[in-house]
Amino acid sequence: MRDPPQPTPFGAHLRERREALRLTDRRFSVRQVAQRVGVQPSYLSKIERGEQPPPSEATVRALAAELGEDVDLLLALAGKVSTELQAIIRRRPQLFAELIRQLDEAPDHAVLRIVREVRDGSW
Amino acid sequence: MRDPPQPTPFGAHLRERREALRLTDRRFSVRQVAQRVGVQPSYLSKIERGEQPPPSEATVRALAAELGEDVDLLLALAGKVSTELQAIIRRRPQLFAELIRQLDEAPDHAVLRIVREVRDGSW
DNA sequence: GCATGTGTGTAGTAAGTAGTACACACTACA
DNA sequence: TGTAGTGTGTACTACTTACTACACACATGC
Repeated sequence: MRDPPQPTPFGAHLRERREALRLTDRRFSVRQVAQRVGVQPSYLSKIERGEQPPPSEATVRALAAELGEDVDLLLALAGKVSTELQAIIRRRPQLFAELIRQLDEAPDHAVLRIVREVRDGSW
Repeated sequence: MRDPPQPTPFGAHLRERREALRLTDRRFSVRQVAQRVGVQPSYLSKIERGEQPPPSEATVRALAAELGEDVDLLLALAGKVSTELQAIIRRRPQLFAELIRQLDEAPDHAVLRIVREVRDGSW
């Protein structure tokens, strides 16, 4: 049995989004998106069908821009975390490590409250 | 001119730490540490001198355990972020992305205050 | 009914990652 | 003075990442 490689969450999401855009704009074919993003159409096709794993961070970013998607969200679907965020963490690794582990169990609204607190400069 | 590959921060730190331990315990030679950590002595030697880039996360973890170092700190020196932390971030990528970017400019004590707040369950 | 566009199959590859295996020369010490 | 331990040089490699190049068969519109 030749296993038909099952779609990855990343690939499925990509295809869904692109097809949606394609309904109202024929510039969103596999070929044209691939060209604008800077990869071969066959490669993009394989990614969308999960025959290839998600591409590099740079390519994910280009895809996010092209499809109007949030970069952090799309990177997450690709199993990655932005190297920019990683750099921030690496500057104070123990501090951020403890914080992130704490927040793993906190509900969304609690994290959001903190984001707002920090943004409003309440320290 | 054959450039003598300059030491990486990771390698330098490793060597310093191991040599310090070696002063009071001869079990901390390159050979013996390498053996306990599960790599070739020549490989560890090259890493310490920066002739090889930092090793895999698994090996960094083994080294941290062996040398009594903080894992997150040593991973940071190796230019990495724990895959465990990355997994936490990927579960709520936009939330964590915004938080981390906000905190990039916050001073240590502000971040620490938040860590304590969260730990004390003040939400 | 023919050019143009579409998705996809096959084959290959350059560069990076994460090491191993073995030998050599030097040192300590008993 | 010889044996055990030390750090390091050389050479090699299996695996993964991140793609490219090209061809094919189908569909669509004018």
